[in-house]
Amino acid sequence: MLKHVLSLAAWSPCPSHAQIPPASLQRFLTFNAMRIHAACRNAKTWKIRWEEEQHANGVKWQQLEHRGPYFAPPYERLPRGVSFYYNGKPMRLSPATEEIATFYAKMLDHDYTRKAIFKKNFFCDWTEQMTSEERKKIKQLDKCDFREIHDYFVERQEAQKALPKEEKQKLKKEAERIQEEYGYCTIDGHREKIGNFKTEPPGLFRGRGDHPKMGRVKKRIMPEDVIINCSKGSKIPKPPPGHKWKEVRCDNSVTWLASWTENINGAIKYIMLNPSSKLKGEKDWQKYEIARCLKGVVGKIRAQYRADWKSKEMKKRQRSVALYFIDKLALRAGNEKEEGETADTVGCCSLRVEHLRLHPRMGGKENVVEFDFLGKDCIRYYNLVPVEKQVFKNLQLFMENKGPGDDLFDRLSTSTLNKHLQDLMEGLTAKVFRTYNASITLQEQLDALTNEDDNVSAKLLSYNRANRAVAILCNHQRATPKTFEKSMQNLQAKINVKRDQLCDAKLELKKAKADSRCKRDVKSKAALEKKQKHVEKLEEQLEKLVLQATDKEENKQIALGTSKLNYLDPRISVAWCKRFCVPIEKIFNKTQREKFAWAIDMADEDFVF
DNA sequence: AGAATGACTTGCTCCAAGGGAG
DNA sequence: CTCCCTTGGAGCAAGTCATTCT
Repeated sequence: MLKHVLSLAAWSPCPSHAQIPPASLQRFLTFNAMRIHAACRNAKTWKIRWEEEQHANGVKWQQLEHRGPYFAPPYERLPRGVSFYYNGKPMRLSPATEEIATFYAKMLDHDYTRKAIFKKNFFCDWTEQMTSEERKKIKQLDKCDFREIHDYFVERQEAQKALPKEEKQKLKKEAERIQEEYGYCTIDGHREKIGNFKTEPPGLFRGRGDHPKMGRVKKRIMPEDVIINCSKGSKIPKPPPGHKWKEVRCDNSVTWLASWTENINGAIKYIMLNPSSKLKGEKDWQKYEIARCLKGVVGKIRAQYRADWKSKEMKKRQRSVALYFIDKLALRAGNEKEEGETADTVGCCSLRVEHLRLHPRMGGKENVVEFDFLGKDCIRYYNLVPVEKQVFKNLQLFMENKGPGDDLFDRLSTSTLNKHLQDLMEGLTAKVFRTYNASITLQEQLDALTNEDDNVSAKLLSYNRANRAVAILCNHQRATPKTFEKSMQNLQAKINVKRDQLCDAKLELKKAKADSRCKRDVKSKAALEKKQKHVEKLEEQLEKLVLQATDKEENKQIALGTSKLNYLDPRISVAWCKRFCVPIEKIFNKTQREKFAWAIDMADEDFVF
């Protein structure tokens, strides 16, 4: 009860409360505001509440004050002894040309510098920045020798690592100071952490996969590029001496504090709040509430798209099959992309004929669809999926008279699909299916896999397995860590040692038993108990190690982080922890607990997604 | 209608800090 | 205490989707 009273007081607009509460209290209060909000759900729908409370006119905040971005340090020239060579001869470069040369030099060991497109783009952009004399001289990249510059940076990095303790302390202190000064803002009277308060440093653009723009020069961001967003009455951040902001505006319908346009794709980059902030937390919560709404209507929606598989309208048929994929396989929507501007990747709506193969019969199954395409971040999606007869027939129809490069769903776009979804349920879009299916899968898997009588380590393995099921569904992959084999061997070695120890301990226990039986005194009995305990402890440790090894092996190429952070309603995990007496720290680390503070505060053990 | 723009979420990789084993 | 390995978190690219422009 007291909690509620406190929270209301703290969130009242009274300016006397506008000082900063201690972080923990602040968090507590913040999320209690949402708990009250949650309690209102019964009276009015949550949807109506949002619109009334905070989204009226798209207003996200009343007051916002911050220090502006922290800029990347200016370029420092190379020492005289470190030189660039052209055609074997040392050459002193102009500052701008030299700076770009160092970007390339630093990457010499990387595979990127072996790719033709990377080299071509780099050389093209580099040449553009050169003085006319430099341009006349430097004609070919193969004649450029960056090795000395490269070695210089390697050495410098090593020197940095080898710095004495006090020096490192000093650097750390300085970083903390910067974080303290630039890393926080005040929003509606509350001090909140900023997510990314530094501008991106200049360098060479590295796309993922076969990106046509890899190697292009990312320009240095200057205050003159930056738009500041803050509230009218607040202290406007000062630009660095001698500089001006591009613009200072006051737009409280958006959540960013500063922005600039990046020169490679012309995209806008933003400085925004940390996930631990109230603003982000509420947004996250809303996302899961929409997904929970889908739970209520998904049966109906499924029935409808199945019916549409037989529609006379081609558009509807395509839409219904696409939606089936999005629902069943958790595919992304798949917006169109500008050709030649980005790597060639696809999602559901942008699938092409070449990305599927139809197998009427395969491996004892009928109507198997073989998917093979590059998805977001050029991660391969490969899956063999038996589908309903009608879907299979439709796919054959969609692929008729088309070349491999033609769109599978030529009558469908993400915007028409999303418009349709919006009609089925307010707030419904393609990506809600991913959130919904991920969260519901976690819940089902946890129910199926958790054994109440297990110890904590075994329960954790169950949790990770449930998490893994979701990651597999969402195709969240990772490169096998470079040290994987080695650390697996280490773990195995540890297990072997533990086994031997246990064996020895058991032997000793036997001896102690015999000894105690024969002597029947207090001392030998105590010794026996001690040995007994030792064996139990070792058994427990061994089991834990074996579980760890299993978990590690199963997780070799699967990334759990993305689903944990973005797709799984944290309240499911919180409830599971409470129900099975697993400390929340075992599931969520500090950062995750901060991000999910709302859920930790809100969910009790019988929360159901 | 559909292209362009803007805002915000999602996603993977890399690397240094720090924690545990020896 | 040192070393080594794991993990946290920074970094930033690349998606989604609504809105605005033409």
